[in-house]
Amino acid sequence: MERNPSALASTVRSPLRKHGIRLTRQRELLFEIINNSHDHLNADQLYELAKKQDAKINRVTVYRTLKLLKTEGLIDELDLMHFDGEQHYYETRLKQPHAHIVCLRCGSVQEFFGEPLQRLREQIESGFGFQILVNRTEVGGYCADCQNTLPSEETLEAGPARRKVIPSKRRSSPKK
Amino acid sequence: MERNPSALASTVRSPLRKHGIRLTRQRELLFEIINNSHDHLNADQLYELAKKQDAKINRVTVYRTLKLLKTEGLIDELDLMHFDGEQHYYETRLKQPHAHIVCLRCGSVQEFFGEPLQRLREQIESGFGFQILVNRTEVGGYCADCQNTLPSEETLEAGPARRKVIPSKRRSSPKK
DNA sequence: GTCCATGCAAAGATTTTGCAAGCGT
DNA sequence: ACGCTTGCAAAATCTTTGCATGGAC
Repeated sequence: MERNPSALASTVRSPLRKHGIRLTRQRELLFEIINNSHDHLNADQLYELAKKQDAKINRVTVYRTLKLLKTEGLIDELDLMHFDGEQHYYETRLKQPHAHIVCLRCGSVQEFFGEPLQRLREQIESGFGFQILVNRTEVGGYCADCQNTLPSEETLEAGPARRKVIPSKRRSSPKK
Repeated sequence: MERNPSALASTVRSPLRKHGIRLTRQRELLFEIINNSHDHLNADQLYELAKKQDAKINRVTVYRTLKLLKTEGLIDELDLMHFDGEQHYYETRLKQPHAHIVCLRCGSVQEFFGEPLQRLREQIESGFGFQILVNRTEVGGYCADCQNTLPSEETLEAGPARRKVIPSKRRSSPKK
């Protein structure tokens, strides 16, 4: 994918400016990658992607920027039921709240948008006088495919711990 | 609080037996503590509480038991919006699903039981053909008290990052 | 008696911190 | 020019693993 510095960067700059975030090469790049990604990226994946465009970028900068964007409400942090370890995943903040549905067998993630999520929000705000800033709902279980594919005994006896062997999304290469 | 081996232990044994979990002193103790706790405990707090009744118990056993109970669906794992670090919190599995509402200022946690949660579940099951095993919804923001207490400028300008100074719930003493 | 669970030591994975140098405004 | 940001190295935090011993069934 090619980079168009002026066009892409500017779509990313205005939200950052609005939040009074000092613009740096690294922040623009990282926010742009998260915005354009169709997946939920973890810190390591983001770091690896960023390195392709800025070989000097440091992992620490990734963590600091993620924390900043999260604090400002520009991105959301997900755990995805810790299917693949303890790291977090990130996505741009969408206008509509949505739930993440994680298959504990194959690791697939689906998104659910729907009325119960708005109602949940309203009831919490009015019922508790609570001011909601972040909203995370995650559901774990077996997707339609994995239910059909697997023998019922295994489902019942082995329980959700057994993982399908799937290429790990965790920290890729050596620690360096 | 005093220990009544026969009464308390037996309320804890039958669920463990039902799940084919081999009964050990440590597992009974840990599950009992989680069941009787009115708070959401993290691994370290659980470990510290357990040590009071079994000075020899090992932290590793706590982690292994938590994983087991979680896999078996006897307890649920919470993140509580990572208000106080990256550790997890645990609670007995209740029959009714509920959301956890975390104040990002004072760290208080409230629980919401309500119809939108059941509807969410139903819609995900019917709409996706998904078999739900775990359900976690967490909401972060400012509780009624913290909204009232704080000057609006601080709320608006400082953003959600600023934490009230609250005794940490993280790993207590030295690593040993 | 067999197999699983525990304890201990060590390592692994992820994230944070201190500090000097660099960059944005 | 000032102050926030970055990079680097090191540390901190939380969790898992290997292996020998001990306990459950």
